[in-house]
Amino acid sequence: MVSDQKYEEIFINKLKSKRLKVTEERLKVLREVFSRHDHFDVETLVAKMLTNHSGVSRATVYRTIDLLFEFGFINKLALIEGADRYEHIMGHSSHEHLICENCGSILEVRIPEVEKIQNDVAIQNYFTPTRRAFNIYGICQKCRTKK
Amino acid sequence: MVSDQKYEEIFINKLKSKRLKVTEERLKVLREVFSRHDHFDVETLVAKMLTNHSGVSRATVYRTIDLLFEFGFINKLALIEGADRYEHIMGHSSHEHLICENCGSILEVRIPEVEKIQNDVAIQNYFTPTRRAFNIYGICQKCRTKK
DNA sequence: ATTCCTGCAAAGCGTTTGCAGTGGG
DNA sequence: CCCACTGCAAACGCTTTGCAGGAAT
Repeated sequence: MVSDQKYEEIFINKLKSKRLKVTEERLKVLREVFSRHDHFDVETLVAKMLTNHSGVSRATVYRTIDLLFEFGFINKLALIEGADRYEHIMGHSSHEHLICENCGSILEVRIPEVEKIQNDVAIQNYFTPTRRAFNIYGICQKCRTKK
Repeated sequence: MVSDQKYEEIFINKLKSKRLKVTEERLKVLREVFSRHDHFDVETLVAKMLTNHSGVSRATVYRTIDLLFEFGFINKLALIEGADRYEHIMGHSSHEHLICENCGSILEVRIPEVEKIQNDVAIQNYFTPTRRAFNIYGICQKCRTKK
């Protein structure tokens, strides 16, 4: 298992390799992020860093979070860009989505096992499910062949 | 398979049973939603209905979409409320989330089969996955027993 | 007659951006 | 010495809301 320290090193190397600057602000955001073990939103971080007198501004926190996400240091719990997206359910059995990060296209796929998995997991955790979202993000065939 | 017509009836009955009013505006939004077969956002609907001269306002479209979602006529592609939520990846193998719609708590669960499913589906669809989000929404044990 | 619904415009909230000054490479 | 980075505040995009008039029951 990789330690906190280690991540700081990796982060610094990543910045250097991209010719980005290693600033105290970026390191402070990194440390704050890795000190948390919950599913945080950016405003929570901002609030913490302001009361901390860490001297890191809202804008920098947002910019650094984007960076950490690009670098793969953090995950987003749900990653549809922009506005909420909907679909009607008429004649639509439940299904999963393949979402292209390049062109934004959405392919629907049906994975029958998922229903069972959802139910099994719910039972094991005393959870009553009402719905789910299973989205796989990546690059679609069209975008891959174009490059 | 249930037809368009049928959904209009079901919608009307649902409204009546909740003592909500059956208005032309609501029906227009319903029809517009069911006429689409893509993953739309609300502004797209609004734009369409304004150029249509359907006379339905932005506010009513948003309000009706909420209603349709509550009634289960439409799905949201990703349904985390409010701001984007993140988690760091330190010592965190990939995992799924059980999200309580009542108290907002998030439970992490590890479902090993999901990795394989993701890869199989990707291969079948010539898709190169980079990440995924598998969220199950419902009511957690605490909230269920409290009621 | 009552209540719910509507359109409008303003406000709300999370996030992004232009700018001028600052500091790391 | 450059160019990237920062803080600030204003702008942004999507969504919600208060209000006063209007329509459904």
